[in-house]
Amino acid sequence: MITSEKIERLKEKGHTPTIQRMAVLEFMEGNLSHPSVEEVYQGLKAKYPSLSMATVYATLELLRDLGLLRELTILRSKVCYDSVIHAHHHFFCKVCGRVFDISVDCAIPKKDLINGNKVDEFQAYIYGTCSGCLSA
Amino acid sequence: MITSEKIERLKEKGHTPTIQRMAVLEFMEGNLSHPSVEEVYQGLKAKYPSLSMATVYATLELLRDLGLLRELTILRSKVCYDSVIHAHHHFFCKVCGRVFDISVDCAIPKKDLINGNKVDEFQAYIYGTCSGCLSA
DNA sequence: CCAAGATTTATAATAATTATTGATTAATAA
DNA sequence: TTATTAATCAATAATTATTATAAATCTTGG
Repeated sequence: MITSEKIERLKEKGHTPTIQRMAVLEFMEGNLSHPSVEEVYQGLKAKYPSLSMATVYATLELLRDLGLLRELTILRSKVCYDSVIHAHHHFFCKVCGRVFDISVDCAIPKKDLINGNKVDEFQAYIYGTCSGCLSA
Repeated sequence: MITSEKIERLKEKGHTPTIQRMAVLEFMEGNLSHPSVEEVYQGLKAKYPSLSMATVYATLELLRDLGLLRELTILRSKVCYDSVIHAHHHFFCKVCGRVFDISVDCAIPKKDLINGNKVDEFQAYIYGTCSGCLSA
């Protein structure tokens, strides 16, 4: 989904496309580094000096609620975000600390029922050592 | 795995089976409620009044590192633990806030390589509404 | 333009986690 | 057993992440 479509989604749901929200969307667009709230804030404050952390928190949560971002709780005490919405999973390298996207077949259905429980979202986290750190 | 085997694992790795560690192990043994650090502490302080949160944190992390407990980061800003080690996944109900064990077939292998990355652990989190809350 | 409501900012408050340090306890060797 | 050393624990302080609040600012429809 490109940014303009995301702006439409915002408007549809009655949220104004403010400069701050556009900035966060643009920052996240195509960003594969799975930034934390702090990292989003740091990445934007040079261009938007008046931006506050509270706004970054609120914006990321709003975008998550609208389904425009995925929220990852891979790490203890540190949430991060992903702009890639389509089904994929995450690999966390215990050595370098990076989060990689990974494609793995998994039979768990999306938006369906499992044992009578309604599934909204599915996240698979794989913890280990990445190929780069293995060879180093 | 029964507690006596877990005690052996502790000793093998050079850690003393202290009263505090035994207390945490016993508390977690067969506990399917996925307690948080705070809940483990609250569950033990009546019997062990001198126990401190720092010890509970350290003990849970040690047991996790030894593979005797699983650490779940299902929730933003709240870690919880599971004494059930064998492969299974977790369902988090957004309505009642409870965490349920769930058995789902998933092709992701354990202790193996994926795309050249070494897999230590795999966690699948399913978010949604549980059957109980659906019918209510 | 003006009013109503939404949003942002700045800051304070809260909650979770981590670090530190001295005291206590356990393990080991004489 | 006792002395020595290392490991562990408890209490507290410090840090970090997150949430709440209230005033200022912006947006939008009339």
